[in-house]
Amino acid sequence: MPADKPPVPSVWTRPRATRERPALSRERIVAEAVRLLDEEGAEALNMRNLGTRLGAGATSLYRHVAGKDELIELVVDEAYGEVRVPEADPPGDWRGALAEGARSLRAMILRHPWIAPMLGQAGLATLGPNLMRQSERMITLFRAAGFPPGEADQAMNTLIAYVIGMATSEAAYLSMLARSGRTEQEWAESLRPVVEQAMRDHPRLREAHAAQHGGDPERVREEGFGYGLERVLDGLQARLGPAGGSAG
Amino acid sequence: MPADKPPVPSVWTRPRATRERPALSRERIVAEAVRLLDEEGAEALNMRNLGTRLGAGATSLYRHVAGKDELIELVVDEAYGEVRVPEADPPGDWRGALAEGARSLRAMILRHPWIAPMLGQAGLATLGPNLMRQSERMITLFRAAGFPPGEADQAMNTLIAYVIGMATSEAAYLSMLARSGRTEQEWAESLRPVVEQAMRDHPRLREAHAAQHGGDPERVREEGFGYGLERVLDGLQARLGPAGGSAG
DNA sequence: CTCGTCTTGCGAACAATGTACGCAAAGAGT
DNA sequence: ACTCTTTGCGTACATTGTTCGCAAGACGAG
Repeated sequence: MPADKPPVPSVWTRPRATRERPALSRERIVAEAVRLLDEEGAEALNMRNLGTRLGAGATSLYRHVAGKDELIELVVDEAYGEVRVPEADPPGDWRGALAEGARSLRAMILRHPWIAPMLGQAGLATLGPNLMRQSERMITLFRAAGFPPGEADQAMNTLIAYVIGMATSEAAYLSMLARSGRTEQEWAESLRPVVEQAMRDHPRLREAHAAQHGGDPERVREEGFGYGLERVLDGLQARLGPAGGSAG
Repeated sequence: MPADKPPVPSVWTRPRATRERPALSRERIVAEAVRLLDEEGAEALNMRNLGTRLGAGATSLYRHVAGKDELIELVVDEAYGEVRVPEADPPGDWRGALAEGARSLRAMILRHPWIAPMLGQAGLATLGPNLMRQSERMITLFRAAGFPPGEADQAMNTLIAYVIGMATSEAAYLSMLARSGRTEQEWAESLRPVVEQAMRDHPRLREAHAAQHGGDPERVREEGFGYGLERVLDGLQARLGPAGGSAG
């Protein structure tokens, strides 16, 4: 009994082994970072905040992560892990499989709109395992469709660029909407005079704006994405000649 | 502490009317910000730095710009001002005109790679005058090609999404390269073991990587961009029927 | 010339944030 | 029991966006 340090050494005075929570780990940190970003947005991601949510101090995170930049790379790849690109097992419908993968990628970006600026920062240079896995699956689909090796890579980049460009733009809009705290109706209403003014000298834009005015905005966005997706796939399919790669 | 009034008021003690430089203005601030970003990168853009370059204090900028966020919006639109989308005057070759506009947009993004994360942040919600003007010109080209109003907007978004997605990815790579201070050859060499390891379990990616190994990387990037651009335009042109919109 | 008023610039100061550093506590191996 | 390594963390510092109050011209009115 070391009666000099604690008056009554017992289970209750002992700091519970510091293991009340499953301790810190890179996986827990990244997972909690994603949750923090989803719930509070990109500007709420800072070391102290994240540490607090993990029941730890801010600087403890540096034992598992080199710094914020590396954390962001990990978070981006974690998000890529949610993308579902179909296996090439049923080799019949390569076009449908690619469309599904593209929609899955868009859905992920819209679920995590904070990823939009990070994509422009980390690009595809991340080399994360999840990104690599999705890329491998997608390029396999292109190879199975009949694209030769070099061109399959270009074709994949084309499709991914379209999806990321489109979804990034949507995500930026959604992020701004979320930061404003208003609903999409209120937002559009409050912005109407500005838009009217900006379109005063641009009749073609006004015309296009009016043409799709009336539907539920989310539906409009989805249709716009689907339209472009079909066009991109059309253009790619045309490279495969009249057979269209349907016979593999 | 103005404890030391000039003992002899004369031209030499008087601070030269503060107009040695043409004073501060929103235009000068934005232009200098672009130059700063080009020369020193995104992380060097802060108020004190920018103020110093303008021969002013950091907080003086707030008289002309609401804050850094607004400054970024202005800078992005300033960059959009460099994009050259052809007029619809010669209505013959809509496809060539759109390709030219697309290449001009890509060239702008590669000239200013720091814009990549900002695009994901500001998106197209910026409503800046230059962006509006380029959009108006581009949608005019689509209308002239034969697309009906609503579809012209979707078609334009498709093309822009592709270009932004592709160029953003390239820009992120170039930014990372610039930050590293190394040449592209050195960078690729130093990253080789990592890439090899990452591709160990991904034969299709390795295959594609090997297929385009050997050419000058910039040429490879340009060809990849050109490939996807043609595919996207193919897919869009197919919507116009057999006539291909060549007759307007 | 003098007196408000308005505009512009700016230094000081504050809050938020990323992160280096050194110390302490816990565990592992001998 | 002693030492070495790993992990957590409090302190502290540098950077940066931004606010605030003050001063110095610009300028029209009297």
